[in-house]
Amino acid sequence: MSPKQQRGEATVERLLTTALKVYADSGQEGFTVNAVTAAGGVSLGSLYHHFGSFDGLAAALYIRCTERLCGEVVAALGRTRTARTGVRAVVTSYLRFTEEHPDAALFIHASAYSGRLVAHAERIRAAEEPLLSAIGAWLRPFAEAGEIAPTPEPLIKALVIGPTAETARRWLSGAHDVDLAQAGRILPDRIWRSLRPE
Amino acid sequence: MSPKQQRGEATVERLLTTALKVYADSGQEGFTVNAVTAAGGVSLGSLYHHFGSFDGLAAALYIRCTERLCGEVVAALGRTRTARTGVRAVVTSYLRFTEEHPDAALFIHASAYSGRLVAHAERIRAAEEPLLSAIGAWLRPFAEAGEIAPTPEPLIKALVIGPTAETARRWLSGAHDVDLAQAGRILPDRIWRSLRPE
DNA sequence: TGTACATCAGTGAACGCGCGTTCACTGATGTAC
DNA sequence: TGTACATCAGTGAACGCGCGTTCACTGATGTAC
Repeated sequence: MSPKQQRGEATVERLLTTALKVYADSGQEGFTVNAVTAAGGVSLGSLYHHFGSFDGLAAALYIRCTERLCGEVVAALGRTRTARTGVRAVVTSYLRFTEEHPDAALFIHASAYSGRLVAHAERIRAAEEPLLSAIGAWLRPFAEAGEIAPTPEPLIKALVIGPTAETARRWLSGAHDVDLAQAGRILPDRIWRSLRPE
Repeated sequence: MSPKQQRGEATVERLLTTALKVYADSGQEGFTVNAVTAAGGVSLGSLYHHFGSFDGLAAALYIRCTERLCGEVVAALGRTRTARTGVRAVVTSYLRFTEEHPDAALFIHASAYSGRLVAHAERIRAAEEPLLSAIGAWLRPFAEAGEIAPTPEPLIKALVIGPTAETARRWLSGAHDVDLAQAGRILPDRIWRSLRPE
């Protein structure tokens, strides 16, 4: 699957980069094999040689974007020691990633219901799982120690990621009534209030 | 645009209902003109007579679903008198709608980045605007009276809708680790803690 | 009440287009002796 | 160090399919006199 020559790696890299750019520029309906190969100056056969199908390329791109986002969040989490600062780290690193890599963030959000990734669902889950469970594992001790009010884990995640992702989505849609830096200052404290015991 | 004969209305209704069912059954990639007309027992020409294009049908369906969801939320909000119970009303009515009309809820979430609605963005904004601003207008007096901690309006919305929509999405994706009734009991209070003054 | 007529609603064969995909091929790279 | 060979990488014309859309037409409905 992965290339065995240097120029192969370069082509894979170029295809992924170009694909993200094409998506950012033209949206879902302009995101086609021909558009990507033309924009990247790569032949159709080359794309199929490396990714097997166009959906295969989309899946690889989604996995790469998700690993980068989750990687930054997990890394930021690793630098903290308390539940409160951990929540702040998740929120601010998520918003910072959105601001620094809006194309990748947009592609992640948009892929949720695109139907392109259905055939590769298993590979995708396998790539997401370690990162998501790392966040879960980080939180658990604090929940058990009573530093977070007893709450089912999916709802904890919803309370933390929900407002963060909602803000990111709104900013990505081009709304000018939201400022990610300001959100990064205000949201963590508010979210923390919703988690801590009374 | 809207039908001038009874049977016309019936056909429009049947097309919208069938389209939602086709989407729920086959997802984005199975959502095509031919699939919808075949499933509804309606001719292609008839669809074009009423909606002008397939994207026109998608836009009409999106508007209908959104009006129903927002309508229920606004109605629930109208039955409350305090900021705290208002938040509870928004969260529980949103989750109840999701549980009672999962197809409609899914279509709303999935349409965000589908690209089908781009051409009808203006019509859609016009349909959404009164409902969204009704929620904003309801909240404002409480924010001004200091019953909600001073917060930019988009962030208030993110704090309320974020965890709610995140939970709904997770449930719609078929995850079995989340229970909407339980979420409806736990989330409103937690969200309220994130909004009220210290 | 009956008839003529305009409009609305519905039909379905046919069309063109662009999508994803294939494949026979050439060229580049790395390795073995 | 040179040469032969296997494998990897890249090419692009060609293909079939199904998509959204059109259009000339028939039938149903409602209205005017």
